[in-house]
Amino acid sequence: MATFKPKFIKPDTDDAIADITGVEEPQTSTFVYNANHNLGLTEQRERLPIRKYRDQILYCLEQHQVVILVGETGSGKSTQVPQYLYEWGWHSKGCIGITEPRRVSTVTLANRVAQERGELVGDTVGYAVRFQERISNETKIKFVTEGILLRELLADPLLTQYSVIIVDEAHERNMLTDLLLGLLKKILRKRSQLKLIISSATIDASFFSEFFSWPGADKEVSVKLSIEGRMHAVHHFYLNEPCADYVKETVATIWKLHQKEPPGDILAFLTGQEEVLEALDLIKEYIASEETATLKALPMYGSMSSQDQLSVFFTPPKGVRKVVLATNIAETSITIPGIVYVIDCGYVKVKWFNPTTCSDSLMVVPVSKASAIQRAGRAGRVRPGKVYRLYTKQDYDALAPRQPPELRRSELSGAVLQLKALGIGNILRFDFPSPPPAKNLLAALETLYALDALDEEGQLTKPVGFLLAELPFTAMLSKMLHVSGKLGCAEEIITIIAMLQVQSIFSRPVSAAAQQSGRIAHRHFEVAEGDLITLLNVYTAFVEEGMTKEFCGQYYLIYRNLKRACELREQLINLARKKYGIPIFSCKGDVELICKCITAGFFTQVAYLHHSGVYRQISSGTELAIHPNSTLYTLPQAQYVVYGELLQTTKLFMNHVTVIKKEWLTELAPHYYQQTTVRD
DNA sequence: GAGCACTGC
Repeated sequence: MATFKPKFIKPDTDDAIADITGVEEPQTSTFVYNANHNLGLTEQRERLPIRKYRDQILYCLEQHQVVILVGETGSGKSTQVPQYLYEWGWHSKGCIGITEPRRVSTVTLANRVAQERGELVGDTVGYAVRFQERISNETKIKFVTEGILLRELLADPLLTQYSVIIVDEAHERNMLTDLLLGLLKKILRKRSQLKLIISSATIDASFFSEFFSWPGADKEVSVKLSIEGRMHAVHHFYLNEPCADYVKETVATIWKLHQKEPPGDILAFLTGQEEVLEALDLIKEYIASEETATLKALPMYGSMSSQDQLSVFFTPPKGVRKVVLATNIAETSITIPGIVYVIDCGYVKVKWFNPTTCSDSLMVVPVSKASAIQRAGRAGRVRPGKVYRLYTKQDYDALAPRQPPELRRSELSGAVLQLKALGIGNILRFDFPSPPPAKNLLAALETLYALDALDEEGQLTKPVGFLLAELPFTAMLSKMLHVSGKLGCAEEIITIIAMLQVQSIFSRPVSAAAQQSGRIAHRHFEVAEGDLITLLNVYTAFVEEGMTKEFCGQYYLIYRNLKRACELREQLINLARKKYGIPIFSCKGDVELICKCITAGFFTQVAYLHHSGVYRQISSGTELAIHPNSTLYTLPQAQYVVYGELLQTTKLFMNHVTVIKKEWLTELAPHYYQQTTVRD
């Protein structure tokens, strides 16, 4: 083994020795570090970093309509600020609402705050997320997901039941965050007594304060407060020269680090499953060269089975260092305990909507500074840590502050429907925090017009437009459901929709042999009609076999995702029947009828088989290919297919493909197909 | 014969 050369330089001048002194035994707890764990809850609250800002926050909120709160992780802002407001009496004028981007954090925070107040959740402190609600007449502090608040807007456009809204984690800039912020700005101007607190990371604070200032408003409509967090220091290392292959560099860095650094687990960020497995193979070669294994390498990516994912949470035996090779899943979604060293390859895979082809591109791009900081932070959770960035300091300085917000790079028909339902007539003039490209908005308007959700004037149609705006999935799937109610197969269509909402139900095992067995097992469900009917088959088999984990193991299916699809399906059946009066019937195996419904939703996304042997988009003539993940990839080519999504990678790939008959198009979408000529 | 990060109603 070559000797370790200091390839990394530190931006700060501290001697490297300083990092090694004071190293404690590795922490093995899976909980977030809490220095005050043996104090009572009240004393704990008093000791939180945010406590000394309490009066200032309350004062600012008295003086201004919008307050921007900048606080690091662990500052206690999500749990404390709602209580400060309550204790100061803000609840007497209406609810204190807190929005969260994810369901889990919504429920967890509500429970935590209720506990701190010595109450049960559902009394003063409540929450509402999809599928679960703990709200009573006494509820004054209400934690909700962003999606729930947007739904509440439909019934109460001025949010009159609230006196204060706190938008937590606003810096994430999800599609729903941006929609909510745009709408809240409108509401604030109409309801001067409503207050807004935006809780954000440092990087976006000035952006938000500019967005929430308008002519004629109090000049200091927004106020920034910065609250430090409770993270340990993380030392940063950079490459002197850019590297050619970050997968190899990651593995080499892991190995050097393992030889030279004191105990502590390693987390390496790569962009995709393929890279993770490649790096895993490479590091295993290094490990095999040792007599006794002192390094244990584990992969972590989204489509692994739950059981395989669990293994990254185990504490390695004494004398063994754990290294986790992960995708972005470890950046925010999953916290792996014991991590002291982070390796950041500097890249990330992002989806980007292309309005010309209505496809998503999946591209590997440099991470943003915000992501790089977030990744580095994963090293400082248990004790002071180190991050090795596989790029130069100059490259780091040149990184974009953040990834463009989701709303600027996504398909927008859902967002447009939502805004139309709230009475926003001219979508192009809506005050988005970051306006999306006009082309994207126009593509959404065209899609909605084709689906008969909007009329020539761009008004929501009755009943289709209003129904599509209310249903909680994409416009095309909602249209599919609407038609299935009329054709008598809503039960099957709801199953398919539920299966499409969850993450992949087909697991991708780690080893090559298991991957092969998985593929063979999946064939069990495959049918010539295509992917959506295949999904229906998986669901039916899962239910018939008693919905067991064993069944999923045997057929390489992901239990947690299938289980969630079942939950969703139950909810959708109830929703469709009770709220929207859609008759729920089963077509009892009439597959053609189901395929017709699918066509009724996806008729704008059709490809025909050109005589040259490749598929072409019916609307534009663009060449398309069947995605290798599709059931139809290995089957003889059908003349006409509809697809659920287009993905641009090495080619323009169709996914979620269904075989259809040409005459269904004119039968189900005559308004769209009368002028379109099909060239063979 | 290609490859898919993550959420939400």
